[in-house]
Amino acid sequence: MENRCENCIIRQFNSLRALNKDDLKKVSDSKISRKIKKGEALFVEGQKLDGVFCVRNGVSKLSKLSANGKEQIVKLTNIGEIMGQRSVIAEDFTNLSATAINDMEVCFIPKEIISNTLNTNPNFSLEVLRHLAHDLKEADDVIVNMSQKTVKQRLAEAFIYLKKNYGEDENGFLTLTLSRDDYANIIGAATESLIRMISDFKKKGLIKTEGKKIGVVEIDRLQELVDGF
Amino acid sequence: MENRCENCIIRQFNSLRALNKDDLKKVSDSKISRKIKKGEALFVEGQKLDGVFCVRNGVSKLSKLSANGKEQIVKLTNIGEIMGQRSVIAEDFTNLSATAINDMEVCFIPKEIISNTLNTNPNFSLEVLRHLAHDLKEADDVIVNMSQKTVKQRLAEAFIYLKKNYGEDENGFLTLTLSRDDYANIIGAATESLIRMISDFKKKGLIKTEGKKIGVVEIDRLQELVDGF
DNA sequence: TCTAAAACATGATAATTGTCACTTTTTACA
DNA sequence: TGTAAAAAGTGACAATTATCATGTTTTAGA
Repeated sequence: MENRCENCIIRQFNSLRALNKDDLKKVSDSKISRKIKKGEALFVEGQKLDGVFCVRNGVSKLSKLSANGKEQIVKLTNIGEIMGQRSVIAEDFTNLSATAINDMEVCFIPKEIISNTLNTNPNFSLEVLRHLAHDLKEADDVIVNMSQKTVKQRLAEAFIYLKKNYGEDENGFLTLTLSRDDYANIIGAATESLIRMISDFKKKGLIKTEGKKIGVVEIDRLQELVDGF
Repeated sequence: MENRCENCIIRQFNSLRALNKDDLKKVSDSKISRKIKKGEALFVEGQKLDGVFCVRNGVSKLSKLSANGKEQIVKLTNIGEIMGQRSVIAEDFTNLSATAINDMEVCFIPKEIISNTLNTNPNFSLEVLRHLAHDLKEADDVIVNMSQKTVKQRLAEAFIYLKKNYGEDENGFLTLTLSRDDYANIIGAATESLIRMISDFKKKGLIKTEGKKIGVVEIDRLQELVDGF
């Protein structure tokens, strides 16, 4: 009984906060906890989802394959986030794949519970609306960044984002460790270009590396880069 | 009395279709019709909106200025679309500017009416959710296109989109006439590059031009370009 | 712990796209 | 309807970024 939604603080960070005791009980009774290993997929592009995932722990990437076989990472998830909302709401196939970047714990909530609650609890609908609205705004920002910023600026921005969003360890390395490939797919560049740029940033003292780990050294200078010197 | 929402077919294309007679009356009583001239702004980035706009006629661009002063067009609106939903729902500043591309007729609906209806009519909330979900999916697609496709491919895609979405006149020219600048800002390229590419497409017989007007000649070959030959 | 596969890295080169400077054409409106 | 401003267009060139080839290091798992 330890894993009841009623006792889960995570829900304060997502739309489930709008649920009353009754609704919450229903969700809790029907949810299924799952562990996802690093590299495993939660769902893939084009799939029908019969529920949403609530992220208790770990980080996943939401990505899309383009015709030429390249992956574009559209978003990294945060703890507390609900995944799969869009396609459950639109009763649509998923437009993105979700893959665990590190080991994850998620709760799966069947779509019937979600739609029922949407139909009966206007507060919940409003919360979901707000979250979608937020996602949409962020997506717009990504569009602008992709088309108006150079690869170098996008990389600098990514480091700042990763530091602010996921933090760093006691030695100043980013908590979230990404492969070079993932970095390349976030900023939309060739892996080789990305690697060169990391070397460059390191040479300039903006970041430090230790194997896969990367640490932000001069966040202000990175920000200057983003703003265009 | 001719301009009552009750008699407006446009609403079948947007979330207002979920309104019952009562709700619709309230909307209709409080809405204000407005004409917007080509080039005029409906709202600008960073503004607080106290309502949404329902597009009766004309097309507008939703765009964002980047730090370097360049404009990125994120979306073109369609007839029937509701604009400003996101920021009214999130009770947030607009993240985009809306500018009329040709003369427009819009209805302004005060935000109180919208929020009230959201609070009381779950069907309306669901409809709005579906529309936001759709917008979000489209935004994801744009992100992938921006980062994975070449400027040439994005231009080819834009022509196909404009033809399918806004149609063409009796002479085979696109109904929606955009400036070269707007084209450049849609596909995220320098205006000069865009102009060169248009010349190139024309030389290859893919499109035809007559002043500002552009006509799609070989849609299949444009599609081949998009798909990567 | 050995080994193949995956990830990381670097050089050389090419393709794409942007920038700057300028001319020509079109458009708006005084 | 004349004219200034805006938009369209072109050339030369530079910067950015991708591609290909190849070598090195790291990692996972038999």
